[in-house]
Amino acid sequence: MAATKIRNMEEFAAVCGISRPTVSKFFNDPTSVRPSTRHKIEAALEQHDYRPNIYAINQNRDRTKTMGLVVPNLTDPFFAGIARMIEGLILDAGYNPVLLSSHAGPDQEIANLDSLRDIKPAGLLLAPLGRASRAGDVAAICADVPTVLFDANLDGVGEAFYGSDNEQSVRLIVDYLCRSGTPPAFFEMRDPVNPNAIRRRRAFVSAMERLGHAPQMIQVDGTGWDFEAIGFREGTRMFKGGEVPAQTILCSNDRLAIGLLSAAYESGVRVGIGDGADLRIAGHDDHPFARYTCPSLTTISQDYTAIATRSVEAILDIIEGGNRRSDREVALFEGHLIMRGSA
Amino acid sequence: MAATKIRNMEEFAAVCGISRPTVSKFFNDPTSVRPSTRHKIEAALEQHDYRPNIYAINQNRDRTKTMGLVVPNLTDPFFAGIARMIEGLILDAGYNPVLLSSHAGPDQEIANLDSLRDIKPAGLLLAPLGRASRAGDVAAICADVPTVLFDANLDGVGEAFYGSDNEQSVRLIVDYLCRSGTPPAFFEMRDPVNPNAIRRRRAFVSAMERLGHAPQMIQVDGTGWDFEAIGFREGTRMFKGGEVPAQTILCSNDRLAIGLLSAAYESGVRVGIGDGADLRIAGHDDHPFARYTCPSLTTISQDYTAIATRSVEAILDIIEGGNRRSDREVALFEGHLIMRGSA
DNA sequence: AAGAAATTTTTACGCGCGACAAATTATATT
DNA sequence: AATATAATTTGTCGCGCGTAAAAATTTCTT
Repeated sequence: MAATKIRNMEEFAAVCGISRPTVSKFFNDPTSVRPSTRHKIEAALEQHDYRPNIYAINQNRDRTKTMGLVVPNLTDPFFAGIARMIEGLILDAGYNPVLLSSHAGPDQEIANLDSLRDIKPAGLLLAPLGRASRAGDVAAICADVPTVLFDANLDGVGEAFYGSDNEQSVRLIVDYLCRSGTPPAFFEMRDPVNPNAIRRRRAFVSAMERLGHAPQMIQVDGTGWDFEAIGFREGTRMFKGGEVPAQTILCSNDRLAIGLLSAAYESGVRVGIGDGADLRIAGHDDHPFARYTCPSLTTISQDYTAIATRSVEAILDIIEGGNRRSDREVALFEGHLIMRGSA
Repeated sequence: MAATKIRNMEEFAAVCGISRPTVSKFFNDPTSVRPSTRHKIEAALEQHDYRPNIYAINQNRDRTKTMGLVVPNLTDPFFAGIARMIEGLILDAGYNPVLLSSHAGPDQEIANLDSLRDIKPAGLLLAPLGRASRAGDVAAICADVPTVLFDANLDGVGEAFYGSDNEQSVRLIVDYLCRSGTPPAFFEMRDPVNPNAIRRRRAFVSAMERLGHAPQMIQVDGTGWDFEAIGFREGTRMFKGGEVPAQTILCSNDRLAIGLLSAAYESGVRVGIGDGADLRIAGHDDHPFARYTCPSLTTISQDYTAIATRSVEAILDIIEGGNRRSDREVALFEGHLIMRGSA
């Protein structure tokens, strides 16, 4: 490898036999220099593993080549998955993703945005906590940097929002459930923090009314993001109480459904669509484990790919195209019905 | 808020009525300046939201106040959880964690380490992929920065390794299974990438022999990290084939067990410890979802807290205490038996 | 109150790189 | 071969901050 240790671009330019400004140009865009000099630099690069000091590079930049990516909770496989997808797209676009998790905490969310601000990112992709977010503070920080929201909307924050069409997806699964059996009751937390949960509740009511059914709600206590535990605890209470208010239950999300399925199993309630089944359960989101519940969970798969792709496209368009949205763009993508064994 | 926009420390020092070098000292250690001047600065800070340019700060530093944290796969809730715990500990110590996931890819792992090197972190906490890692390249990069490995060991890399005592934990659960029923067969991938999987295999063999049983292995095909799918696919094959080779199965990890449980359910095999049960299944790791499988999964919980705490303590000791380990330290923590319904 | 000790101010330099202008090549066109 | 054009070199500045040394000031001791 290196006989001599290269300390800076000056020294590296020397061993290349090229001037420093030209080397600087090369690192900013290898195609911007003549092929012959490019080869010289690349050859030297293999000998001396020199890398520009990224702090010096960015010191005088207003915006860097990094892209902030904030999700509410990396412990949730849903967000881990979409974060990974978005990371890939950001890399493909030549930016460096910086992924931060808010750990379900509003203060952590602000801290994340704060520390990102220090990094001077080219743009920001933010899946906010939702109702729990300190919306004013979030808005203040995001005002300084091109921002696109996804998954959960926050009024007026960012230049675009991409998420799921809960109205459509809930109607889709309600229609299916009504068509194939008894009308569902809606199992949810009484006071959810996630705006999607609120939308799904409304969507459920209107989908049921549209079909001429009275919307029946099962609203359970519980706070925080430990949805499986809440679903399990409240499901157990419900099943042991003997009063199961419906033969079909649609959960506000898969994680509640996973807990509920577990409670049903332990309570001896047979879930499924077969003859011997007592209860049908469906979810929403197509959680990675939904395939492996017992029985496997009928659910709605959100169009992660579309949300991720569109979000990245938008932020790039704003940054590189200079197309700051005059009016905030909102696009909702349709979910798909995933029919499995539970409903 | 700010009437005037502060552009740099010079201007901020001016509005404080204090000289720039003193302000600089303040930001490096607020207690290093006289209380009266400290109050002046803090008062000004509330008026003008100035923040030092982190690129300028770090430009001349050999090591920064950031700490690299690399895990093999954030999509796996196990790593998401431990990463979160470690992040908290790093923050408490006054460092800035930078979390990267290798996405189960050796090249990504190297890319992560490479990009961390650019950041000049004070230290590095690395959970390597294991056998899939490009060990030579990893070692080369880690040689330049204080490094502590956790979860999976890589010979000679880093100054310390902290993980689970697979020998102990597997013996613990094997003893339990043998004590409470028929001896288990070991369900695993034929050619696992994770070094812990290899250790568990060996531990299973020796634990069984110690009890005078012939160790029976169920080694299935499959590559990659999609363990649930592999467990489900191979479990289904096994159950449908009619030949279930044992009445008790110990899986190499919970994610395989989750897939296997699902396969059993769908194949009509009754899992559990009750009278009507055909099969017992146990896992290893206490996956967040293990509580909610049907039946709930008997497993081993790794001592995440100890691993996380010890890893962070070690890296801090190396960095701040200057105590580079003369001989590489290795500590393994005991697992605990989590008895649930499946075995 | 005088002297000692601690803190702050002043002054000045350097870090590694981006960026610019002017001068000097090297390459492409005719 | 002469000219036009593109690429490179040279030189020079500035970014925002850390840091060091010497001078000035404040605070603490006794």
